[in-house]
Amino acid sequence: MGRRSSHTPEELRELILDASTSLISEGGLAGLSAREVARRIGYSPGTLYNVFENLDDLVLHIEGRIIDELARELEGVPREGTPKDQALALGRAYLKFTSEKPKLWNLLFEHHLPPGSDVPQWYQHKLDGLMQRVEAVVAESLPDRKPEDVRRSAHVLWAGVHGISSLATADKLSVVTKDGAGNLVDLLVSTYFDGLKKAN
Amino acid sequence: MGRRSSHTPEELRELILDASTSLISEGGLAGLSAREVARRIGYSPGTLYNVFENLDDLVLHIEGRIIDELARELEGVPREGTPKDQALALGRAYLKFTSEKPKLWNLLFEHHLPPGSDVPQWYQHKLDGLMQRVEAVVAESLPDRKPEDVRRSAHVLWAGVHGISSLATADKLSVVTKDGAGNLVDLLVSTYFDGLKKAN
DNA sequence: ACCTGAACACCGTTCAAGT
DNA sequence: ACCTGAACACCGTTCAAGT
Repeated sequence: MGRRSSHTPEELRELILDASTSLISEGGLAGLSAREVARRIGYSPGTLYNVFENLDDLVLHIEGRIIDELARELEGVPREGTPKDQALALGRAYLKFTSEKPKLWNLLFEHHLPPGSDVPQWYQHKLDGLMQRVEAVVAESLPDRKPEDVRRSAHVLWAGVHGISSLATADKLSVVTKDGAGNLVDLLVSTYFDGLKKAN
Repeated sequence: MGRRSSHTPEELRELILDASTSLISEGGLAGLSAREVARRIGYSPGTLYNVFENLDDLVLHIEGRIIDELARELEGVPREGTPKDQALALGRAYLKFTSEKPKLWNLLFEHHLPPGSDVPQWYQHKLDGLMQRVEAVVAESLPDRKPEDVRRSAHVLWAGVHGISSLATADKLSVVTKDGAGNLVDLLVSTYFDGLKKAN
């Protein structure tokens, strides 16, 4: 057939990304299907493959959007107060975001690239941007510590908050009750900062 | 046809679980398929459904085996030294296990039950068993703290180590380099314990 | 009683053919 | 140039029919 396109390439792209995102918000990665996306936007399955390489490529771009969203939230956290207070605020903002969009955030961990293939650079850059905000706060708290020590503590805090969020979100591992996660993040961040100060 | 069974029901069950486990070790949850399992064990697809309700049920039982394996590893950690030392040893044992069997351990987080359905009790019991080992160590370190505070700190440590392991394993989020994970676990556990002692 | 295998309702992806 | 839709090689799950 070859219907004359009623959408510009950019519109079509957004259409696909939007439909995919809402499928994932509902049913996680398992809820996504190329055929269902095509149905929802009124195109044939083949069309998706004119816009994206394949489902992995499509999913990677959705993840990119989500990382951007979280980055924007973290940007909104005021740069005021002690480093510990800022870290607490960042941790809470992270948890808020991941608990509001659990399926979308979980996508970053549910989705694995085919073995051998690496994440594109634009993706890695986005992630690095996220981490820098945390590193800056730790650096402010530990002005005379080696940069690699600062980075390590930033990674520990990041991973720790991620772990709490992950267990709270995982419908299975209810070691962490959903409403308790906030308390755990506070406890982690404040106890860890106390430990940092004590150490030397 | 209806071939006379060359295996006892128990043998058949093990056959299925073993074949499924090795498929998952290779390709994660995505690598598992009922038809492929059937092919490998020389039965028809239908047979799997005489033994397990469906793939979710099968996967849940594989997860049970993995939890048991980790529990055995943690049991092997000697109950000697300061609580902090024991916690360090437990954290390292957890990390060792999850890095040796990344796809299998990841299964617990890749696999989601259909919405609404809850984890069976036998599954929840296994998880509780894991946590108790950690709680005991924290309790020893904080003898005069309220039990719920002890539990919370145990949860924080558990989630923190899980977070580090999760980021190290996720082929994407290489914020945590694979060989650096051990250092991060040490840093988390020891700094957190320092913070606990300082607080009061 | 146990197991089969066809049947049903789905997938992701490709690509010749149509406009 | 853009899009289709049939085709290919897969899925999970069920269940009548066979031994």
